[in-house]
Amino acid sequence: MSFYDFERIERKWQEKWKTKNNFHGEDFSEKQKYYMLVMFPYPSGKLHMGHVRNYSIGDVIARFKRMQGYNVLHPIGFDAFGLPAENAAIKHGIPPKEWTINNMAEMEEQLKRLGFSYDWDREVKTCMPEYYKWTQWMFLQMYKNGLAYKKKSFVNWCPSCETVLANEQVVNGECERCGTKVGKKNLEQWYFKITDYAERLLNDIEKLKGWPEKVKIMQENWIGKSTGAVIDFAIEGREEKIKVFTTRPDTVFGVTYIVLAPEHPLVTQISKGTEYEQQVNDFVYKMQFVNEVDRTSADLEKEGVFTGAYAINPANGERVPILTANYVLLDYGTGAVMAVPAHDERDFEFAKKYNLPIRVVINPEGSELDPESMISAYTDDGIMCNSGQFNGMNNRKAYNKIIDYLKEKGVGDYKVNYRLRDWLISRQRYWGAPIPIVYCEKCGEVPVPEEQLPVMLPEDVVFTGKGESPLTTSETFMNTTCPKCGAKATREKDTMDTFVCSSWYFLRYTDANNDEKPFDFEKAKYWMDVDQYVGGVEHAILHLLYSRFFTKALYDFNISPVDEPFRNLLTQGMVLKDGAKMSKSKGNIVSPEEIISQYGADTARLFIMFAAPPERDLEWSDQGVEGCFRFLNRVWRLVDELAPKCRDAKQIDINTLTKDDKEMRRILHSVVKKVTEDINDRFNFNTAISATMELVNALYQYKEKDNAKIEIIAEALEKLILILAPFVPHITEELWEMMGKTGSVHEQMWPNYDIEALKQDEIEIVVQVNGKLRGKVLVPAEANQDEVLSIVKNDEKIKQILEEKQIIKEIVVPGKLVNLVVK
RNA sequence: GCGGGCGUGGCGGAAUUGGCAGACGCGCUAGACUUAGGAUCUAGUGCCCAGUGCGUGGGGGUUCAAGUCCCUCCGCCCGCACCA
Repeated sequence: MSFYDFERIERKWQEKWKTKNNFHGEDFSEKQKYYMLVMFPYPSGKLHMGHVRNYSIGDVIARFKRMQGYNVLHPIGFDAFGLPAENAAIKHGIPPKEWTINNMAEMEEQLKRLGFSYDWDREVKTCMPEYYKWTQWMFLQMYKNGLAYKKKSFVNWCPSCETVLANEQVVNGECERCGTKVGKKNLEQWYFKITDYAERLLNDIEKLKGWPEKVKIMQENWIGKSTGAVIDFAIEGREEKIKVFTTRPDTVFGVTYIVLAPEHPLVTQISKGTEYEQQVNDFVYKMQFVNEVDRTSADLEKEGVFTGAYAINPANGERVPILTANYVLLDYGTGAVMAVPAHDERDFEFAKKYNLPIRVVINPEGSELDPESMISAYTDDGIMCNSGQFNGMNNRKAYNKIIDYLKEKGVGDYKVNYRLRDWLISRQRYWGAPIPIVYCEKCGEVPVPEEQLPVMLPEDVVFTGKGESPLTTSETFMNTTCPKCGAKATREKDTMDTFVCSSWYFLRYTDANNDEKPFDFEKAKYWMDVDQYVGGVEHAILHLLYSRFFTKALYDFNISPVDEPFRNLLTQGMVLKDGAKMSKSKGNIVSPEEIISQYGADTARLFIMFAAPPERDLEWSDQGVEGCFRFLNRVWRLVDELAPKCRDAKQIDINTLTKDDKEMRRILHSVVKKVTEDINDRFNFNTAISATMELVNALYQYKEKDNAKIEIIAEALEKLILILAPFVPHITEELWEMMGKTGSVHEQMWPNYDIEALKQDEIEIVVQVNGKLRGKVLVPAEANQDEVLSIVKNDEKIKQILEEKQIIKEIVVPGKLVNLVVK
């Protein structure tokens, strides 16, 4: 008798896997490819349970597909640039590179101890020059194709850290690092023109059949397409016009005022010299200090002031006042709104507050609205009025006619607007890929030629956490010569957003060690697209949308062979403890290392796959882990006891099987069937594991029977080990060896099930009377409906129930149920 | 406010196409083995007033049959939120 020494076993097999590298994805193999991708981690120092869950799911799928005969690509790497490394430098004086490299080494160690079957030869680390050289190359392709540009704009600014922040680093209007309220600053920054792809990114969501509905809807909302018109309003006494975007051009005759965003450049111009100049300036000044969260919140009290200027409504020539108000945003549409209080809730609320006129231009069919008594805007359809030649028309019909009319007059046009903004990729940070641009005294902005890449990150920088990008402290970096003319030049001081690095890493995996190109087109063509992507839902917008954009852009440049990167997406749920997300502040963290040392990686993996289906949140349970450990011990003892006898088991002779033998085989083969389907069709790993537990329970029963046959046991143990292999890769290798088998269990074919073995001689039929369960009968498997009914009616118990009752209806569900409706 | 998801024993969860509600695991109860057990094995375990009873958040409906379909209400979670 031996005991389940998980520590020895896991070490032993991890050693063997390391030397053999049997998890290699083979380029251009004849076998069908399967690209199994998990979201690569940020090297924060240690893996957390969320990682373990993510990667366990990925590994089970990868191992399962391998056993099914696929040529599997299952890579891993690190999203290694980012702010925490710089914080460590500021706080502890450790260079970001050193900090990151140490963390990556530690996390690699952890990944290996969990037994994940990665193709380590393809490991990618985005902070290494071998990688970021190509990130810079990507930037140049974007630049060459007009998709990278510089513009001055209002960006998030943390006054305490003195740096620009990405939207994702602004949490509830506060800087995630220091908690300071984030303001706005007008800065010149680099952008990628993702808005050029808005329509395709939206339309192609349709292609993403294997994505969760939720993620698709989130992307749709993020892109935020709306159709309508732009209409030009002339300003009285000025040359400039105010362009407004509206989704309701049909209400243009109802405009009673115009509103500009406080940041709109025209605001100060048109109020200049009027008696309202001071109040406008005060208002604009005040608005600068309202953070974006409050500013865009629907509960914000609407405020505004008159600018002193008037606009002319091009539809009816009417003179309407121009106001500026906090409810209009500069960066949506044109930053100006035509206000129709009668038919827009926000305009209505504002007009009521400031006593602005309300004019009805659409009446509900069969009634007339009275502006005086209205308590809310009328936003539904109806019949046009007060609208000149459009009166009497249905507003839907008038919609296009009005745009056509304005277009003819040269004061309007059809317009599609998106909420999606261009992607700000500049970061005033050190630990990122430098933007490969040089500023020459003579030539101006010059891209670094491809053959001069990478633009290396310098190491002689000073980290203060204050001021500009730390890169400016490196003179060797900043001072350079112009690649065009050789004159004195300085380098771009900003680095790229780390989301740029992660927007193409899945392509790099297909050819990770290429030092001539980011990746070979043919290799990418062989492997792409990703068959299954697994990761947290927190990336639903940013990473997944950026990656889709990158893939489409690269496709257009003939660099990527596909225009959508991820065929199927699985968003795994969070790992919770005591009903809450694990966090330091709550003190409810369970560390993977603790679990591995106490129970082993196999138990950790098994529990995490068993406790909940993958998309759902998972409640951590120490007792649940204990239960999985017990199960593995149960399997161990079973094989330990029986494997020696199985070695000389003979072939199963179908003709000599007893009822018990047949039942054992029926359970075995139905479990193999269920596990196969649960993994393959539904990713229901939890039910796959519970079926395997049932098989083990059945084997414990069967082996105690006097007439138990060792060949039946041998067949069952062999298949049991095989179906467990993707979940618990170490113990199954050991058990496979104990069974006297040669070769790795992970190189075996996934077991088949025998349809013959699933067949039963007798089937249990549920008997209902008036829909209520009243008994069960055994019927021969081949019995027809009449035979089943007669067996049912002759059953003693049923007979009693049916006494003095009249059967009105008989329902027979073959192989399952009989329902007798009686009176 | 809008959009999405969820609600099943003491707990995590199962029920795939409308067909035995509660698989499997945890916990609990009893027994066996034992110097001992927090190891292992065996049996039991939705609820109750214990029967032709009740039961999948509440109420209503469709159906021979509803956790599953329809209507309605309630609660929780997530995303978006003055987007003109």
